[in-house]
Amino acid sequence: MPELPEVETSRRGIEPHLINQTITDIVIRNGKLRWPVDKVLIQQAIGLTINKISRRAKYLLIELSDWSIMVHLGMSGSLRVVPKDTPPNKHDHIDLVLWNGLCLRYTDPRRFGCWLSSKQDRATKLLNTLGPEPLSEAFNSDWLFGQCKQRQSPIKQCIMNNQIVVGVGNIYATEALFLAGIHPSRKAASISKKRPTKLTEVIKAVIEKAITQGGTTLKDFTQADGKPGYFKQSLMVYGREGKPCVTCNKPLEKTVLGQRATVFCKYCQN
DNA sequence: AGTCGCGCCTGGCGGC
DNA sequence: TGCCGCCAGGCGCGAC
Repeated sequence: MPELPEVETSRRGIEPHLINQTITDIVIRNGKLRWPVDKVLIQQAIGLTINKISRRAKYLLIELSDWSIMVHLGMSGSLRVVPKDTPPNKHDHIDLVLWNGLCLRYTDPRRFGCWLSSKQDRATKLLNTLGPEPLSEAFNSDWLFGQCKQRQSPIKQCIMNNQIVVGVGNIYATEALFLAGIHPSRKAASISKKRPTKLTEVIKAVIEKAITQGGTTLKDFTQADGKPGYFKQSLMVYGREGKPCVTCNKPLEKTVLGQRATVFCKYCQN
């Protein structure tokens, strides 16, 4: 489900309830996630206090004094803060129970997400291979052009590549390419020098706007308070194949790139 | 080193 | 109503 704006929306929603709270229990109902949850390592957080909730790429970091719990929401995961006695539903796999009577509840029907301890080698390896944050200075047109100029793959694959820029998934990649007027199948190496400027601008803009609107709810994404995100109404192309282009009114087309649905306007994007 | 395609899962939807 | 195939917001990994 979540791309960076949805993860950031979750972070902002849960942090006020969690900060400075002591963890009194961690209930793992189903630890068969993307990687098996290391119960022993994760439950070492019981009795510790949460200093802050931060985010790197699409990972949420529940920061304790010496280490963190690293949570990824995968395709269908979400986090909500509920009273600790709320009966769990079928896909509520993990509860982080807090001293204040609330609990952070992790729901993930498809179980593509993960809960790792920052002490696990896998966790450090995952974090170490990430490229720049899209909203950071480090992600700029020089960087993007440098990354593109040798690559034969379609530009869409590049902006979805975590080593080039993190957090841009299928929705926002599709939207950004429309806004930049670049055809998603265009070979990255054929991008002329000034187009990365436009592309970095629109990636930043689309991510920022989606964050202010609480992310995109397609099906079941909810903010921490259970409300949907409102960016869906701003989508220009994603999920609109066959419908008129908002610019030229001709029908939008669909193709598949890297096994992901890709919608574009063949007249406005080249 | 870059690129490709697989597979991890469940659920919802459209077609028959 | 029921079954079946297809599709879905991610992403690491092994194979070339």
